[in-house]
Amino acid sequence: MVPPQASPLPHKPATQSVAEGRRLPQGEGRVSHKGQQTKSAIVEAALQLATRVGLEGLSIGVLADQMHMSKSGVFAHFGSREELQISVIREYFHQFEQEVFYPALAVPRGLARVEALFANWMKRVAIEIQSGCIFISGAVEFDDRPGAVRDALASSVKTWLDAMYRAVMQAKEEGHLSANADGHQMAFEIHGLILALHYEARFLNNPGSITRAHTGFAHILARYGRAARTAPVALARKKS
Amino acid sequence: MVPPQASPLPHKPATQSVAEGRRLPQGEGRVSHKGQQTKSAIVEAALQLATRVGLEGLSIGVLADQMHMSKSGVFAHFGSREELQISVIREYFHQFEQEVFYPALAVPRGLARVEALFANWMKRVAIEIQSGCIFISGAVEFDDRPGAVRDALASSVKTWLDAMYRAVMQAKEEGHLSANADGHQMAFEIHGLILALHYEARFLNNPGSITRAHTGFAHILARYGRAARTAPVALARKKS
DNA sequence: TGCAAAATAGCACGACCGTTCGTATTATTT
DNA sequence: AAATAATACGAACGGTCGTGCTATTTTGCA
Repeated sequence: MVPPQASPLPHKPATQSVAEGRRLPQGEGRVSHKGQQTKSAIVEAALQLATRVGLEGLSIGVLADQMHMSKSGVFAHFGSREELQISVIREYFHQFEQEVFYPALAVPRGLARVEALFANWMKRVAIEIQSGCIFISGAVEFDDRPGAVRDALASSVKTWLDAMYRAVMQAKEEGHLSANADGHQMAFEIHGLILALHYEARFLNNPGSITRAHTGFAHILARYGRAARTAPVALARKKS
Repeated sequence: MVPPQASPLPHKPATQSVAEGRRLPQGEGRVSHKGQQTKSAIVEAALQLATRVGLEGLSIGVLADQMHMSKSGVFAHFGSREELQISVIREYFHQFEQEVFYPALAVPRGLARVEALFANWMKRVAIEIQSGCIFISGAVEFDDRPGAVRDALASSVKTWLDAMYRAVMQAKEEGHLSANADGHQMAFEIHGLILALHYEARFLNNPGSITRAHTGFAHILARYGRAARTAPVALARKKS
């Protein structure tokens, strides 16, 4: 029904990403102010740092050294560590949108789009095996620490999982999936594959994890495919 | 083939768990020494703390307050924070063995044991939704921080995952699962379910996550069940 | 070119961290 | 009961952390 859409945290561009050398629209004023440039440069470095040490491990001092700035210089841009962390989350979500979400919108809705979402996701994860994913580490760090950071994190993740859910439901409407396929269940299982991939590849160094995630996805699609069948009850869970 | 077995870190009993009031074999000496009692009491409190704040968040000062002891008094039992963390991991693994692993050995090998392992696991996770699981939080905290803690963690997890793998392979031998079922793939998918459950129930507060994990497990069993079929290729992953 | 405003640096603070060390207090053994 | 070893304490050290101030520099615009 509703086309998938994202952006609960509107990315509030400190400025356009300087690193990518995007030229600023200098024709009509209101730009740059240079402070914004360094701010987004800081956020970029902070994100890169946070993917390795987590949002909790993110330290202003370390970040300042890395930026060749003073601690207070970095600090002034955010006013608090929390704001820095939230900025990092926004930036991460933004990248996620660009690399995973939007490209999949170019693919026709239905099964193809679901597959595109997963494929793009896997493409990112393949990189994150080296660097880490703050949606995963953040969930662990903030799972019982209420506050603005947790809220920003949860909202981002929910938005993304919901996008996957909607894509699945569209595939159902298009007749690409079984009429009684449970979209939430399916999204849950797919999410599990990504988490297992992170865990086993990044922490346990198990080779072949990427292949297993792909295979698992194929299994899920097969189960919920047009030729739907309910689970052979005999084998399914016994008493409870 | 080989019966599943665990214990890579032999739990080195500081003393028998005092909390459970187990009387000590005082007939022939070599026991108690009172220091060991408090040590295991500390470990117990530390574990409880670590499940909430993580192994990294574990602080000797906080722990000391909670034990009504001085920092140095607590510290002396371990000699280093690292050793404290490792002791916690050992204790956690020990509990895992007792609650999940050993009871499943009482069930006849084959599909029943696989189901028992999963059921016991789920029983624990239901509790951990409130408190947290250090095998999950630890993986995130130490995924690129080499050292003894990471090693202890990884070894524990691998032992457990391997036990699940062996149980699956036995079920295959018993003819309870399809002859071409991939045990590693199956363990991977099951692991994913547990991880998704933790993530969605504990962090996102999604209700119904427990049911979804159970359903997912039924799906996996159905797929690898005796009436094996390979995935309908048309639906499976497209190009790569 | 000059001037206000924005950006950065410098410094100090209080809090917490793991760890060390000398000493006092208990337990256990002789 | 005395001797000895095991435990626990308290204070202190060096370090890092986030944050608050006040100067100084840099920047953008009239």
